[in-house]
Amino acid sequence: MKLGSNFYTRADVVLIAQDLLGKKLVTNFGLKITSGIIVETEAYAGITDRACHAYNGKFTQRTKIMYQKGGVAYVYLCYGMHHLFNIVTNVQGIPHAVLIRAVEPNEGIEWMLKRRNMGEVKPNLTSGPGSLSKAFGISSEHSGVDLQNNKIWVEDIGVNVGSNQIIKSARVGVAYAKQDALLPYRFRIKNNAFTSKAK
DNA sequence: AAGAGGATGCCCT
DNA sequence: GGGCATCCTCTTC
Repeated sequence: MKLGSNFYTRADVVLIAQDLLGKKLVTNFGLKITSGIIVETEAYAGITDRACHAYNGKFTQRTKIMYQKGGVAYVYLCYGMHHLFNIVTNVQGIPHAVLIRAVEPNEGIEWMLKRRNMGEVKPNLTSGPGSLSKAFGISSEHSGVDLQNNKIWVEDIGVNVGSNQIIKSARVGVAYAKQDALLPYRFRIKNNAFTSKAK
């Protein structure tokens, strides 16, 4: 069943990032349904987190989405070509978000292969935030989309990933965040082939 | 108004 | 394993 608003509005983004492991991400664009199991996430903890786009209360055209009530998509363009998909958490006014870094493909693999220009399923089909967004058809135009609607949502499929099954490590590509770059806010399911390889 | 750089991934060795 | 693609966003002049 679809995760409700109260899943996302909880205060602990680090906990939510781990809770999202084993859940099913679904997109439905033009009747092209694609879904996959979330296997890797990163937490971005608001105005005190130097790696977070909303660090120090930064509020711009782009980051204003992060201040919305938890349960909407925050998608932005990175390096001019990659659309990175995040889920906003916490109550309105507190800019927390979880970056979805990798999923294990489930339904609609044909659409994923087509969108990615690939002929067969390989781990990198949906590993890495840019790759999975492309495979699922998510782009920056979806920033602000409510996950209670029928375009993008997350389902609980009854899988509970135990703490001993989760690898915790530092986030990727945030060296500029100084001391916060070392926070163990990256979460991966142990021994899963579809987690991203970067660093 | 313009410039720098970025929660990356590909393609080539 | 390293360089480069590619363009939007934000900062600063």
